[in-house]
Amino acid sequence: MSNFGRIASLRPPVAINLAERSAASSCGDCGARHHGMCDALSDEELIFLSGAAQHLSLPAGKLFMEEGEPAQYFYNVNSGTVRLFKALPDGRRQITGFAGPGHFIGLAGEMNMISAEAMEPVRLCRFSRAGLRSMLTEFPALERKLLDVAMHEIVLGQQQMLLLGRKTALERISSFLLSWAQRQEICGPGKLPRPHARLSLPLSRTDLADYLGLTIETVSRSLSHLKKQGLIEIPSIHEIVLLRPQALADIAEAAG
Amino acid sequence: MSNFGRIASLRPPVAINLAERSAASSCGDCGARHHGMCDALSDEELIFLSGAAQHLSLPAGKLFMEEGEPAQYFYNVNSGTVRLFKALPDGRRQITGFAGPGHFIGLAGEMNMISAEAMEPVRLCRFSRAGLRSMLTEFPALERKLLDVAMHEIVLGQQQMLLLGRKTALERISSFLLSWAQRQEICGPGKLPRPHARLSLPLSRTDLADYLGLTIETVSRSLSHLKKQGLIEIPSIHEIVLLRPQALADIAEAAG
DNA sequence: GGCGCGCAGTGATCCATATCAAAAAAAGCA
DNA sequence: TGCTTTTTTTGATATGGATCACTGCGCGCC
Repeated sequence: MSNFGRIASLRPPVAINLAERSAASSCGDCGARHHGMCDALSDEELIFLSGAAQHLSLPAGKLFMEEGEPAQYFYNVNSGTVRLFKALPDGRRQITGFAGPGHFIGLAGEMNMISAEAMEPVRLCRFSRAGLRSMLTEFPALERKLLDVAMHEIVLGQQQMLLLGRKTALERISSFLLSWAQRQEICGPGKLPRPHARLSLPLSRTDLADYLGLTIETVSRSLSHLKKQGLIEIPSIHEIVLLRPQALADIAEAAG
Repeated sequence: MSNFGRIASLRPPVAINLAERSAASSCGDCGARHHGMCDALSDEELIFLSGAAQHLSLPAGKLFMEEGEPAQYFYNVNSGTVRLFKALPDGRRQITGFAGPGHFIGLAGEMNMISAEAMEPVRLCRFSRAGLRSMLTEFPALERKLLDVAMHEIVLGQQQMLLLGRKTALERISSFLLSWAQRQEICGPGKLPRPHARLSLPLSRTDLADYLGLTIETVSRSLSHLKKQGLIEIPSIHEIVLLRPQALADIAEAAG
């Protein structure tokens, strides 16, 4: 077990995201089974790994990884949600994804290829990138898991490219609502949520706009439009009720 | 060496993409070193793997993988270029990437998450997806390699999301020309091509439009605009000379 | 309770890019 | 080679979503 064991003995053995271990679920986007990041490892392995990590708590809004800086660390989210984004010098911003409990951040590249910011209070484990390769060699199950989630992320990215490149504002919003329902595991793999499913939406309109490649005004108008059509209800700013998921799906996929 | 060895003995030992082995190069997008897919394996391993593959030759235009169908196979490109895309029922199409020699296609998901089509005559190796997991276990170096390229693909996807979600037509074209130059290894990692570098562009305007989330008319107009500004020359439909790469970079990143 | 401030919604206008139309250039093909 | 077909370029017009401007709401704070 080499160096990880040694480090672990010096630190409290808090497992990486151990809380997530039981939360196994099947993915609607590709039919594969995705689990909390570390369900692949034994308790013992998690404890060793955890020893190699620094445990951080960040306040909402904290930018902890910045595009273009040398990639010293990579991170595993324990709780809270992180916004991943790229920005242009003039301030335009594209959110490329959201990382929740169990997600890894900052694995690719010698430089950070993306910025990461806490959207709410976040706890995470920070690892030295220098140790990544030996970690993977030490724990083949972790490598397999990373490959699985990386491939899943590629699939999500492809879906987002279709959305950003070819869908209308209304289609983007509809697609987003349905994919967010899946993310929240409100509905099973590839299935629609049941009518009247309630979605919690802890994003500001600005985040939503920057994720969907729209302006906040267009996001607001599109949501109002769906409401007027009776497809959704908006009981509060951070809650949306999907009255007619099938109708949303028809819009999202330009069917009907 | 289990089953792959047995299969190999029944077939001519043509290595997967062996030609690519010497073509190692460093990547401008993230500073990491990416090699031809199989440089991680020994000749012997390649021969075994190759034995598990069916070797196919496809004509230009051949659609060999279709979104939504059960994922029976995955592929490794030997020569030629493949277009990867998603389409909406009404015909709108988003090309999410291009796969050249050494690239793997169809690794993710129980269903094909994307369609793949030969852009020119293509030779590829086809593997059964059922054997993927044992292949990875058998050849850990392959797994590491796949993880590397998957992470690289994620980085490219994030760049494309920024382009599709937030960049103007002119910025998209400029970004594309520069990234295509890197892809063709006309310039080093993260560097600009030298002034007057000649780019070969084996894409139709339609492919370009569907990759950049624009219409063919806008693509054509943007290229004409760059030509009028003296930043590029267009000696033929499939060739572009980058007269002033720095100026293109300024447009691409909304600097200057 | 009232005040201030940031966020969200809505209306009016504008503009970048799509759409429609046609000419020009290139690619097949007999 | 000349004819046909397809692709690209260019022009004219339309439009979806951006931008600008303002109103309204929720919430913390005094």
